[in-house]
Amino acid sequence: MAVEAARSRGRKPSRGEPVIDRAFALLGAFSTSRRSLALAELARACGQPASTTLRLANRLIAAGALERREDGRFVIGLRLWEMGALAPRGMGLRQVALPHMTDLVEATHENVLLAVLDGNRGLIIERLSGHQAAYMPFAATGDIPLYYTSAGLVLLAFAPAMLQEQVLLEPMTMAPDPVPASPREVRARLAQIRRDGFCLVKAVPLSATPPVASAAVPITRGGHEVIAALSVVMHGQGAEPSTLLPSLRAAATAIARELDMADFGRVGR
Amino acid sequence: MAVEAARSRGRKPSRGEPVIDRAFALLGAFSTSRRSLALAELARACGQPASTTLRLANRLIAAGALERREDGRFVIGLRLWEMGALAPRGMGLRQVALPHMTDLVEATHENVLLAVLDGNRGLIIERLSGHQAAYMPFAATGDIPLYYTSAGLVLLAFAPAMLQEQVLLEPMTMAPDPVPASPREVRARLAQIRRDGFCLVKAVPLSATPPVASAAVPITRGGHEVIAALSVVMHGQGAEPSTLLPSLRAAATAIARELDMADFGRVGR
DNA sequence: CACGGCATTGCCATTCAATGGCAGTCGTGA
DNA sequence: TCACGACTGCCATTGAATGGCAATGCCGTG
Repeated sequence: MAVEAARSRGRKPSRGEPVIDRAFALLGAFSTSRRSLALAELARACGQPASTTLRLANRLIAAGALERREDGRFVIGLRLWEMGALAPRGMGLRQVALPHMTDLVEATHENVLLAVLDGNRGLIIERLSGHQAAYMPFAATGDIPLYYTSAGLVLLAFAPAMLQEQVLLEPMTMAPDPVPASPREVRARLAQIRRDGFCLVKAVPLSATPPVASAAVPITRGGHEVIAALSVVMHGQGAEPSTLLPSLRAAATAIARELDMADFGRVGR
Repeated sequence: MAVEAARSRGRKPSRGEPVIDRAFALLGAFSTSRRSLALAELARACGQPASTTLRLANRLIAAGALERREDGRFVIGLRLWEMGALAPRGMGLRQVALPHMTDLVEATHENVLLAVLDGNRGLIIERLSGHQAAYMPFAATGDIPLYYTSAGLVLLAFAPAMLQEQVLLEPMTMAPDPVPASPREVRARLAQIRRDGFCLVKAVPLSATPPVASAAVPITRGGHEVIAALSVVMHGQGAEPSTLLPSLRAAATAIARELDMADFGRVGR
């Protein structure tokens, strides 16, 4: 009857999650593999009713954080990209590093990577590839595994000990193949990297792909704190990645110098 | 007295602005010239009390949209950069265009620009510069004026008529110098661009800088809709930008083809 | 054609999340 | 010394946000 309908109307107004968190949960539902989402998908991904989702999404559109394509699907908005471009550890770092990275590409015609650590994830900030570059399974602006890539290992080697342990405890998987390394081996490797100041890797990234070789060096701030890793990933057939070290190091120190001159990550105090 | 104090406590809870809007107002307070902000600056920029601002900022930090430097100043967070990198019209477009842009840089050793239209603003998505490249006053990921740059003019030429009129009504200023063009002249120019499919500019970008020359072509989707402009900005001393047109056009069509093949801006329906 | 899924709009009673002021502490730089 | 900024609590207040429901329309699919 009408009584019951009226009673069930407008109940359960909210259960606690702050609006900001909901909003960023919406934005976080997008990923490199899901760049566009329909309303229902968005609602399901966040476990929230469609009505709430639509209202929220429309507000995000008004803010420019989302856009709506002609077919009605949601995509991340240009305004959000613009804001994100102001992140010092993202575009700021990239801005400084880019010219040196293009130099490396011109010299090697291979893949050049710039990666940073965010929490317990390795994140590729920039990836340039020459024309005959080796195959690379990692997307630009995507994650990079910490325990079997040269850039990842460099980041891990100079990370807080707590983070190292945490990562080493996780099961190490390498795409379809298992990682041919034990925590003990990785630990030894990290120590070596801290001694040498670089990392060389020769490996088969995925089954059924040709072998690759790579070299990585850290980029420091203030001469000690490691804030990023610079890496070249090349064809592995009889290649000697150590030949890349001089130019890699030169690029890394040049980038570090420019960063220290800029406002980047000033310590203040 | 205590009575008055108790009375004045906890008044004026909120006056209407949705939380999302407040949050993005905070994020919007950052700019290329203000990449880091202290709490008080942030509060002033948004016209909101410090207590509210701090609470909101902390929630944004929890979401990864903001980060706090060691000196206490706020900066845009890496997570926001990551989300922004998923914007099809930002990083998505850039991803496809980048290899072709680096080719252009290698060939010309000059500045190569990729720009799109967002609302009534021209926005640089990517800017690469060769080593001896001409001086360019526009920042990567910054705005680009629509009425006196080759890329801007191309974007404007294929924009909705309403937007064109709106832009032409605004006072045209070119850094310190006035723009040597009337709305009438610009209008004629836009018509020419629509006919030719390209734009050539020879100009002095700023007083006391050497002259530059530039060429720009549109990048289309589905063969008709213009979604971006590709441009080369070179030294202007006796240079003939029209010589760049063949390679520019080749790059633009290659980019367009790849975009149409990808999910980019699918029209659905 | 009927059906199910999706998008959209509107309404509504219900709260709890968000608010802004204030007080007090601490550190710092002028 | 003083002024300013950052930070932490506390608190009464209230309106923004919520989730359900109903109704409509628009596809594709079976």
